[in-house]
Amino acid sequence: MGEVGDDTDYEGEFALIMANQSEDDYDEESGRVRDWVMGLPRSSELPPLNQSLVPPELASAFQIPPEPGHSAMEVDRASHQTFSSLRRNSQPVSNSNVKPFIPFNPSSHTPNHMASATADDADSTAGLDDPDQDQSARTLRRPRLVWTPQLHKRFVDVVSHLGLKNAVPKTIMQLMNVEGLTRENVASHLQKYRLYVKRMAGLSSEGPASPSDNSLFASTPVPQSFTRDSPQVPVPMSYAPVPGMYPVPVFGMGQHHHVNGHGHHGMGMGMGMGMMPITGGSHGSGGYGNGFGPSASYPHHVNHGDK
DNA sequence: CACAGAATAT
DNA sequence: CATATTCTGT
Repeated sequence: MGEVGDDTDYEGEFALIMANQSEDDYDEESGRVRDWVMGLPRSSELPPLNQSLVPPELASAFQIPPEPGHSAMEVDRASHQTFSSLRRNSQPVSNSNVKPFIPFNPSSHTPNHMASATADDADSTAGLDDPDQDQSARTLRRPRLVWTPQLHKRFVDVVSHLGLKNAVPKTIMQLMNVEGLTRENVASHLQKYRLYVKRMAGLSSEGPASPSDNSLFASTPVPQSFTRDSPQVPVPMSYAPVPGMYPVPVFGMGQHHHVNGHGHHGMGMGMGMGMMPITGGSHGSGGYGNGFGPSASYPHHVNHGDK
């Protein structure tokens, strides 16, 4: 809940949604970010950063105050600061502009709906313990990251930019510049991605007529260079920072699978709610309906954290 | 020790 | 199945 200090949307770029609780993570790194920033790309990749996309309804639901417009720079700085400071709730960033925002919804567990007043639970956490007291420190788990097509796209772009050889989690993570993305998230995805690439390498002709290839990977072309080696030179690439998205009320998804039915087109609610960003226009293919499978249900996303 | 990568676990 | 977490080796 909290604030959305910088939730500008990026043409609907990444939305990582995490379904669960947020967690602290100690990923702090800074370093060559500067370099990339300097060599910023043309405007091709830089969408308007200042629109607030939280629909009024959601905003009110989340108690998100109306957002002032931000400039790209502000947004950039804001996201960095926000997350940096977020880690340890102590120091506010010097800049008062940014407010710490908590990445996800509070509702983490909400395990028992009903009362289930089984005798036992009464004492443990019942009414005495303040849930929102401490404890937020380190025992919270990060919500599962959802690799939306947009995110994956960025991932692939970065990976192809570095040679396969240089494409290691940490670097990828840094270049992707998605707040909240952790090295682990990337490592895991990379593992799968490599597998996919490998698998595909064997199948040259297209052939996979399988309509079922909904896989996220299927939607994003694998750079040929992958099969062979691709020694990319140190060409710095830089991606615009990804603003944190807000926590969209994801319903049932998240931990428990069973999002919607299988074969049915499920997006009914799943994503609807979100706010898929608007913005029109820019990405021809960006969105959900496109790259993925027909009935893929898409979660949204959001994340937080910092590099 | 931090990291990458494979192996497991959820 | 998609991600996360754990385990190994460097």
